Amino acid sequence: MDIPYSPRKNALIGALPMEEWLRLISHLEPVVMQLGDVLYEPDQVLRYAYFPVNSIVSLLYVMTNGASAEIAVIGNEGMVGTPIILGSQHSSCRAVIQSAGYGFRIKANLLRQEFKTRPTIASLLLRYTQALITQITQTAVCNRHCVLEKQLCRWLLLSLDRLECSELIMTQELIANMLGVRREGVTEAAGKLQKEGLISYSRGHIEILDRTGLELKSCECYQVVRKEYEQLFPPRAF
Amino acid sequence: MDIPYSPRKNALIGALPMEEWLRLISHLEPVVMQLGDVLYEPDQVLRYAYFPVNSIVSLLYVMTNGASAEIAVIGNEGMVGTPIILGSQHSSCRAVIQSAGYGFRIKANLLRQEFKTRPTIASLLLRYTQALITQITQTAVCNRHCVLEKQLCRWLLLSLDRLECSELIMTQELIANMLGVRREGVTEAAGKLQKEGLISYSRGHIEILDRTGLELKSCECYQVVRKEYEQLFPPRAF
DNA sequence: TAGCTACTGTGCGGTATCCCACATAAGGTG
DNA sequence: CACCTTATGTGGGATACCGCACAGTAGCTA
Repeated sequence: MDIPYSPRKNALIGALPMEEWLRLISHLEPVVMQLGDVLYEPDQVLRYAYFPVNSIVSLLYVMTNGASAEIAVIGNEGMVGTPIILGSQHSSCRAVIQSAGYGFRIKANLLRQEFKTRPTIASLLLRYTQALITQITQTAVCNRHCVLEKQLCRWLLLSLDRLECSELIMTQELIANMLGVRREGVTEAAGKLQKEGLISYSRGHIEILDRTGLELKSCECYQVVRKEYEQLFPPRAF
Repeated sequence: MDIPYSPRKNALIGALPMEEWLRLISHLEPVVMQLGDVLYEPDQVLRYAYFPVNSIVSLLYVMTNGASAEIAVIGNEGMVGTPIILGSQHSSCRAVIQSAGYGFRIKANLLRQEFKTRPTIASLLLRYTQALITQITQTAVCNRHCVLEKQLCRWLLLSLDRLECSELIMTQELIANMLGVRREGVTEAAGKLQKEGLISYSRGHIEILDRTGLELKSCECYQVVRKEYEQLFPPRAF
């Protein structure tokens, strides 16, 4: 199968020096990522790591009573499957496609092999892991202290950063699942944002109209995460 | 300075094969860890990694408005300073001594060196990092969905697991800072637990009377974290 | 075009937590 | 022992979010 994107559109893969990239390319397999597809279930052995190029993956923790909360969101800046390089067989989260698109995957044992033998790759993936930890940390803080409306702004911005366009295909119900709140709460918060002209939505389509306005309305948690990812790929190299 | 504990009382160091341990020992420097001491401030270069033996360190995120939330707690099962091995110069959290005691530290660049050249050490520290990620993840989930009383149980249990005794030196005010809630909320929740005979406290001393009862009252988040750390050190080896 | 389904809007009572203002008490210090 | 600081207890009003019930509506499908 061919997909109309190069793996190098994923920032991690794109950040590799030519030599490493040429090694890796034969291991990468294109995948279509469809809305709602589940890449990982908790306690299931991880067979692949995924590199989204224009899709978004959510790490979603589901409690025994069914309540859920998004822990992190991963797009073309990252990789799904950090437990593989950290030496774990499984993820404690479900990994689910939040926005459809394309990506590439690599077999877990091949990735492990590359990680062990290629310091450049290892170093890059570890720095990415640190950025992911920062995102999870910020999720914890935000869950504790930020009101829903601000959290929604943060969530929209994080998602937007991982897409090319300004439209999200996403119902309020699904956003509520991600944020771990009621659907009605999202309706109310989104209604406010719409009244203020920041977004416009209808039946599963959300259009961001005023990105700067959203950033102003968002809690500080968004900027913290964003900065961490920015310094992941320093302007100097490659 | 001598301290009355061996570094091997720290589970990570204790899990090293003899050869690695002998290499590492000369790099380890004993430290007294006093209540309230700050090991790291955000955005400050990390000079050391710390291995507590009978002390507890909290990773505390502080927002610009002063609100705070504990992200993870680290005791003799772990290491403070994972960003060092992940290739970051700083931590986004403050690391503060939550319970006084002893520990050992190693210079950041020496740790980096060991991490790069000794696969056994690298593998162990990476597995630990995964367990820490699980703890942070669970903090995020718990902050979202669990009521204060259950969170308090979880917090007490996590702290207790990292100490030898059943007494915590800790005011309700400090616990409130950790959990990111009001002091009065902690007073109320702790009062309930005391009425039920699970704990007994007075002016900064908390005694756990019924550990099993606390586990039953706690949310599932505690068990998830605990299991992750248990499987970090598989019974087979050493 | 009719009908159905999925998505969104709204209202109401309940609860956990917050914010603020004190009251009480324990234990160290002079 | 008296005092003072620090820790804990309590109450009242405000707020954010929940849970539930149901109404309205957009867009697909037959």
